[in-house]
Amino acid sequence: MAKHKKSFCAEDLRARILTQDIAPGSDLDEARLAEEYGISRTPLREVLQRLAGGGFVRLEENRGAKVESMDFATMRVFFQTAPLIYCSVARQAAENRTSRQVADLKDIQHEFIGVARAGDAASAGLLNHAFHEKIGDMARNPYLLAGLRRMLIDHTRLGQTFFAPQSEADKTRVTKAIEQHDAMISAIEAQEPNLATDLTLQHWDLSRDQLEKFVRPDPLPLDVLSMKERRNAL
Amino acid sequence: MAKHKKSFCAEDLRARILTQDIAPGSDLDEARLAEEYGISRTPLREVLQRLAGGGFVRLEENRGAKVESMDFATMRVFFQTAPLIYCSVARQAAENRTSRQVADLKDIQHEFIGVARAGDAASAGLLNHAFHEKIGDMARNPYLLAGLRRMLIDHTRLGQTFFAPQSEADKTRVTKAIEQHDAMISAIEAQEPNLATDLTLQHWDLSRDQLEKFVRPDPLPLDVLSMKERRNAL
DNA sequence: AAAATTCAAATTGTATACAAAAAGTATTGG
DNA sequence: CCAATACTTTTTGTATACAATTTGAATTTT
Repeated sequence: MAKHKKSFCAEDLRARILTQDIAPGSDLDEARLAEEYGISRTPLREVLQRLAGGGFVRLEENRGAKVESMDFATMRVFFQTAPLIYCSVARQAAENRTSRQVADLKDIQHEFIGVARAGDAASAGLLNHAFHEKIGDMARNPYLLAGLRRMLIDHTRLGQTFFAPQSEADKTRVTKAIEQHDAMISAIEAQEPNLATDLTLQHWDLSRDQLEKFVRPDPLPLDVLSMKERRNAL
Repeated sequence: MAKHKKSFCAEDLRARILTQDIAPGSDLDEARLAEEYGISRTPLREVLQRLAGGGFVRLEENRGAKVESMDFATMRVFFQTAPLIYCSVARQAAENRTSRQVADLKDIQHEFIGVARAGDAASAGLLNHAFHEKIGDMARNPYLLAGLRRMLIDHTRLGQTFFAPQSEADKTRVTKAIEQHDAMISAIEAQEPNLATDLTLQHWDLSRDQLEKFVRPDPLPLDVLSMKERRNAL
């Protein structure tokens, strides 16, 4: 029973960090969380250590745990590195996948489609995460997988808005993402590394466009500032 | 004091794993280690959790910690992935390094040369590890760094023989490795990404040749088995 | 004798009490 | 009124006792 509560705690904290229910940079109070999850501080600390090992959390000597933050510098690196890691992983996934893993991936995609169509943004984000992590498993490359996992933490957190469509155009993008996942599954199942790589790159492009729009939104229309005010500002 | 003993424990276990003083696959007994390092089980477990987070150790539910093993499958992946990660990291290190970091790298290299020439294989392996990890820091890429760190664990363990030269040819290889490190430092300091990448690839080739010789040694001379015996063996 | 079961020992996981460190608050002196 | 210092409170780190699980041996059963 206690074992169950501990793994629930770990899973729950992970999900809350990925969905930004707990914001980047937040302090995590041991005593409060232990109380909240009904376990003592010892196992809670072990959960935090593991989350720290996975890059979800940062531990600082004598001053507790903080959710790993996302500064501008790392976001730049994120956009720079994502294609390399995602494509390398996809290629090897197509080469090395087992049929068992393909079945798992299809299950995840099935669930993903359900919640994404229903507009459950948090679940969609987490299942999208699971989808890409599963492809990481398939690649059977612990070195790339380590990098992929770090990348997915930031990607999922940044992309929280992606699956909460506002406009019709947003809904189209979600539909497109679903179709791309299906195509990726087919390529991986058919063991076509080149195709899997291409499709992954397209999928990344879609995600990147959306993310950049969020990170670097369209500038406000200039005329909200009258000429007078602009002159005064100088 | 206790804080000091804990970090010593963490550092020492890390070093013993990297030098194969503790062999891959070994069981780590909590009680024994806690006693050995003069700390209680609680902080020792935290050390193990962290080592697990870094990929040094694998924790299994209710059956303790084992040093991460190296099977044939991952070795294949290792040879496949190393050039990609090392070169990507080197390129970005050349682009992003600070002069402070270059100074640190030179210090490491200086120490490295000392112990390598003295034939202290364990220290040379650890300092070679530190050298490449420092280049990882310089790249300022947490995603690639995560993969690099995993890779270095296996590389350092596999390469334990590298810095324990037997023949004259081995000594030549160590000298060459030292020179390559110097050249890499220069390229990084001069912020020449292409050169840094080329030199890294050459450095990898040297290491790979040595590793492959160790993993797949020259076959024994056939004539140790007489013709009679070979006929009998059939 | 081989397999299964039960019991004992060892090992891992958790809770709690205590120690050490950091953060916050009040008090004192300028 | 501000600044510095001492004191209190809160939070983090460690040790230890206890609970739960696994491992290994001995006994029983087939």
